[in-house]
Amino acid sequence: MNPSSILKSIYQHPQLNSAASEEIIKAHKKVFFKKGEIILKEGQQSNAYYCMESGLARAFAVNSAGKDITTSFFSPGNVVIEVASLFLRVPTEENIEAVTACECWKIDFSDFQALFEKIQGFSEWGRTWMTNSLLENKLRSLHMITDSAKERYLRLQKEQPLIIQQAPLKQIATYLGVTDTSLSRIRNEVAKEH
Amino acid sequence: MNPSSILKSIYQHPQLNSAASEEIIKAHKKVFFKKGEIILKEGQQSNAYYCMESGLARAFAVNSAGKDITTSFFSPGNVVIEVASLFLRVPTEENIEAVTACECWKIDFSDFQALFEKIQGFSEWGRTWMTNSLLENKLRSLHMITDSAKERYLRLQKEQPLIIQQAPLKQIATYLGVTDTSLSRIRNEVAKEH
DNA sequence: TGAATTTCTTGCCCTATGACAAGCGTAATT
DNA sequence: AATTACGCTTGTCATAGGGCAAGAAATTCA
Repeated sequence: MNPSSILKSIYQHPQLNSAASEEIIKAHKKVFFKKGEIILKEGQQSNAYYCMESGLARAFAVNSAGKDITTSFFSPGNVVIEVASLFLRVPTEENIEAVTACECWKIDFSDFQALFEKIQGFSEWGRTWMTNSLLENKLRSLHMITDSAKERYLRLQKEQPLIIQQAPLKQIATYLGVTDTSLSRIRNEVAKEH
Repeated sequence: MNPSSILKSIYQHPQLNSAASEEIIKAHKKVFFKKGEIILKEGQQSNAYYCMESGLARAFAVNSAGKDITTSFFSPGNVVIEVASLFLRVPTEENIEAVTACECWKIDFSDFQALFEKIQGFSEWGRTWMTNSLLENKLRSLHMITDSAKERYLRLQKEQPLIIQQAPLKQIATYLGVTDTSLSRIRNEVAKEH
């Protein structure tokens, strides 16, 4: 199976030459998930991560009241991963689920770890990836504080329109930190304004 | 100047032996900041990070309305760092400020980078540190969504009492995502309940 | 196809929190 | 001591968004 341009773009980095990124890419295998399929379940230990080729997935946490809160969405070009469980080698407290049918490139932790130590520049690649994740997360917290529900919705619509189109309202609502009722009203209001 | 036990504990990691951590620690120099002093200013590029020995610092972002929002606090044992600017080599969009007088161990990026490539296991140390930061940030977003203002205050009080004691109310308020007025009322209410 | 189930919308009312403004205590400045 | 400044509290009122429940619409399944 040929590696896709998406997979190549994920491993694009100033400190990874083409031989290195090719070797990394070779360690990935194509896998598929059906709509609704659980990719990682709370309590399990994560032993791999996935590069998203097509489809949409989400991570969610279940709070004490049994309510599920979407904590992130994974679109094509994103790395589908539960960082804490994978790198700290502990059971995950989150779930990852395929929102639509997904096509992914899987790499096992043991293969990743071997390449991480072997390949010059792979740790810098990882550091850059982590840095960007951290940045995104910080922005998410910040917007949660400074922006209204409507502003958060509009930002998501602008920056990640595919999520709005593909995920059910309830999942988007918990991701934005509002109830589904409120999001429905916001959506209505936005539609009225054209 | 002798490295402190705090500094040693920061560089404690299964994949760093004592010779390695000692070499890393040697690259740090003691620096002091006065109360209110700016450690990193928006627009600058970060070229170092600091291990907090004593005192309290905070990072804050200034939004378009000119309002400052505390995005994190740094206590003894924490690493005072603006990850995005330091690792992506870009100007920072955040400020870091000493809330009280601070005593820190500084390491320059160039020294860090040289050790990162030289020392076996240092990249795993960094990955673990990043993983924990990411985890903390995700929890912060999650609690912002699931918990009430009062619950967020009580959690901070329980988990980081020094912040409550040392930082002015307004800074804590923006960190928790409430107005200073509301936080004052919450505090009053909590005091009444003993 | 029709029944069952899930998802989304809407109405009504309520509560937590925000906006603004005034007051108060403490500490530094003269 | 009076003055200013700062940080915190409190009052009044306004409002975004939540809780709950009834439908409507869409999807799934038998």
